[in-house]
Amino acid sequence: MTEGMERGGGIALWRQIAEQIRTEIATGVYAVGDRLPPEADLAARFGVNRHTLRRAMAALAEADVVRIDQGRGTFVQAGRLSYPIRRRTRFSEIVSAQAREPSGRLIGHRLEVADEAVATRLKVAAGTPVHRVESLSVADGVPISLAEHWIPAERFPRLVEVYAETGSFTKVLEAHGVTDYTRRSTRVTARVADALEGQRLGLPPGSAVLVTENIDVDTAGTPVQTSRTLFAGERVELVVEQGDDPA
Amino acid sequence: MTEGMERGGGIALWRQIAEQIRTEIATGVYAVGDRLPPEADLAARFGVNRHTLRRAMAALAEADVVRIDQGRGTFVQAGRLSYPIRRRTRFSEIVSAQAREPSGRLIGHRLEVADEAVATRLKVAAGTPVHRVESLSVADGVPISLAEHWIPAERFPRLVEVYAETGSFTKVLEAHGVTDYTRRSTRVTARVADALEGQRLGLPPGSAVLVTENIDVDTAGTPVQTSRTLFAGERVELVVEQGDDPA
DNA sequence: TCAATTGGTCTATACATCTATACCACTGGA
DNA sequence: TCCAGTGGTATAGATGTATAGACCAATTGA
Repeated sequence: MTEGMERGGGIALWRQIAEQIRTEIATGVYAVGDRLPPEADLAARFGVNRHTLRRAMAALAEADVVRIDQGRGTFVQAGRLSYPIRRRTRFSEIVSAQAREPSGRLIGHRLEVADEAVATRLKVAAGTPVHRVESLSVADGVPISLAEHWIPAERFPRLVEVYAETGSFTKVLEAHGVTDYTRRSTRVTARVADALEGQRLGLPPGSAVLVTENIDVDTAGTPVQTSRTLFAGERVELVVEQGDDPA
Repeated sequence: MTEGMERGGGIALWRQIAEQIRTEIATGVYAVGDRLPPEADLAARFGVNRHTLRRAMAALAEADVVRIDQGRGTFVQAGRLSYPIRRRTRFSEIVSAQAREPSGRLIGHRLEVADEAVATRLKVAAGTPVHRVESLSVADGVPISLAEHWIPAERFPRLVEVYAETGSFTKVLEAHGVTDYTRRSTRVTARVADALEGQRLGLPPGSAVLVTENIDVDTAGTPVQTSRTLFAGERVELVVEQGDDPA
């Protein structure tokens, strides 16, 4: 075989090939919209039968990484980002799994006191100091979501500096001893973005956004953050997977 | 299935199970020397047939992660030998400190004249007679390293007989009045072992070895030996401790 | 010595993976 | 309109993976 595919090692060739192509897309060997080489060429390159290569392509198409057009070719897809709603939800993992490059940006931060709604969600007394953070999540340079987070200030004093360094909420929580967290609940609605929101998400006026409200809890069940997130409707689809504990 | 094994996903169950158990050993769920649960129990835990579980175990045994004893059980095998690179380096001390049984074996000896490279390292004139000794170091019966040593012949005439008696280079040097020696320098590279080297180290073809070149000096700073040592990559990790005089 | 426990081997079956070959369907351009 | 290039489908066989059940062999302790 032309490339370093491992046979009989317990990992199917089609999966190894799919991983390889995913990586090449993620690292820019093939850009969004590019046509991949014909199946026959790719099969020759990996030293496998065309059926095996097609199995790999089918997996990539299933994950919306590529789009297959009979007679035309196979193209790198830039379709809507599929955003699964699960108990374990990590923006960076979700984006990476779809062969795109995640990043995060802090837009604003203010220390305020929790109003009734936020306090209830965080299970603290109204008036408790909380961080209010606005952040923008980006995939391949395209804004995906705009979020407002509320986080108990006493428990996470170093929020701003860690987020600024890493661009990751997971890292912020880790830095304060929260090794794992899960989503307790998610509510989804939709509306039209206002001017400021549209501008931040890079959307034309009048664009629809998905609005989610959710609560993350640590392993002990204590809320660690609640947030309201706006997703650009034309770039994202939220996927609720049944069979997972809905909580 | 009792655990989160993925079926039909292109990764064989036996491989997923092997990975899982490997992780549990690495994270201390099972310690070195522990007996793993019986195959029937593990098969039940992972929700697979015992044959499948055994395939996973065979892979772990092949990689020396576990040792399988019929009638007794399956035991966590000793991890990689940690080989610190320090000024004072004594194979027997290092191995003993890790509760393993050291031994050494002389493979070959020849009296030859120093070529340019060896002469430079030993600070003698090119053409000076030197012992060239090949030795194998073993811990708990498992080959760890294969070394070529070059030693000035005039200063250490009784090298072969003393080494054959004691299996220790330290003793050889002592017998010639060198009460102490230290390492002056160590260079480390890596490559694939050739057939003979692999056979002597008991490694499968294509295995990686660490290659170190070093010089030992006596208390006066005079080189007493230089050597090139091959370590079995899968059985040893070299540890460079910072803060020590690197020389 | 015996019985329980543990790993080792064998046979048979089902399904997944991979190969080989052939032919069909769609697209775009000559 | 035709044809070269592309993906889509079908069939058959070889090999890898997983299951099921039965029985053998070594170890250990009663």
